[in-house]
Amino acid sequence: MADTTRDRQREATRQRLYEAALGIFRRDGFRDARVDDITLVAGVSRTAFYFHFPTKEDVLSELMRRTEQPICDAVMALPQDAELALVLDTVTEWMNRVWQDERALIIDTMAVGLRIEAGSPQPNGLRALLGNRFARAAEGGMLSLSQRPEMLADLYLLGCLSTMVSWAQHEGSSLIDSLTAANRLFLNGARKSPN
Amino acid sequence: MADTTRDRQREATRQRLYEAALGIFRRDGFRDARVDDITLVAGVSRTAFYFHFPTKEDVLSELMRRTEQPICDAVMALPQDAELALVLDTVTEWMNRVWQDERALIIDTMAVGLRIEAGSPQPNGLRALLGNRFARAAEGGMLSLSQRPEMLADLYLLGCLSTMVSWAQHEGSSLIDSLTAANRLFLNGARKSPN
DNA sequence: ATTATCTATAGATCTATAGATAATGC
DNA sequence: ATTATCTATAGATCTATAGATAATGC
Repeated sequence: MADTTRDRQREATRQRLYEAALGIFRRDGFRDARVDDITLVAGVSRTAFYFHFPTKEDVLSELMRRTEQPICDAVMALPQDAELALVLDTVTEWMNRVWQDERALIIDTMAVGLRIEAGSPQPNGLRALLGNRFARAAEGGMLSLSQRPEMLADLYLLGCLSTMVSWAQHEGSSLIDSLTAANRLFLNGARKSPN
Repeated sequence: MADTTRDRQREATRQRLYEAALGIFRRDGFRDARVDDITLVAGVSRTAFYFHFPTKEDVLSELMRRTEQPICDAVMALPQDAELALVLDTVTEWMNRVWQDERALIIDTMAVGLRIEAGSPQPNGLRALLGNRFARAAEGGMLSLSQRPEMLADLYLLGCLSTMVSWAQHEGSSLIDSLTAANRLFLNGARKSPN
């Protein structure tokens, strides 16, 4: 399990392919991107791509995972009893940071994300983290749990996804404003109402 | 523009291809579906498929449009001053009707829908219809318009989409219950609050 | 010697387009 | 005669896999 020459070589190649692929995706669009162009940039043979990534979609799947990581870290850094509003604002602040300059890849990444997460939900991903936070907030009486907490987490995260997709097509508005508005709408809607 | 023999022939072929494609998608999954298998079932040559549908995705795009139509009709049948809650319940009732028995195709259809609608929003589609309803509700003081009405319509519809995707993976619960819960959450969140 | 990483190659599948056929409109 | 629909074919791109090379562990 040591970090051998071979390990470093493999990761270096993989990283080159990863970056080359994102570059070609940005240039040609995900759909029209050719694996030949990717491997040309990365300086490896065509089939080396498939050794590292079963399909083009797996590159976006990795982008999804990589961008999710700092968000998970930020949420985990919050105290367990943090206000739910703070948790959600933290999530959106990081989403904004990660995605605001990646407009061209948002829709395809989200579309791929739909399928990937659908197939194999990450046990320690953002969904699970938020599910826990929602469950705690419900215990504390801050949240009306009309659905199972994991499903509410899905609804919230896919709502963020929706907001980003919607933002990606409507020019003009800033992403963080849209995400914040979606947060308020969600919190307002999910909050335990007085009546 | 008469309904000529040629027109009927073309539409018949197109319809056979459409149904054959959905059948193969259900059997093999969208991704692994082969055009050869589709045209074999439809009884036409391989390239006839591409004459009618530029890509496999266009079949799902058509499914999206076809399923949207009855929902639009149902909404348009409501009086202009109908309660927003009634409008949204009508939407979800029809979504449930259309999609509850099509679980296998939901995620891919929605993923395609993301890209299609992103590219060319339908002027008379559900988005536009709901945008109008939201704008009217805001005029009537029933809705707090934190965002432009079209964007709110996006957020709502993509929320429905999210709910269906989430439902498609969590076995057990009924679709209409999930959609109704999402409706309440949205309405509760978007309603003009007393404070 | 064995294994992991990458390359070369063959076959499968898709995409672009030239061509055939039959319906259409003049 | 012209055009729309569909077929046949060629070339592009992807996918599966056999093989080469060099690092690894014994």
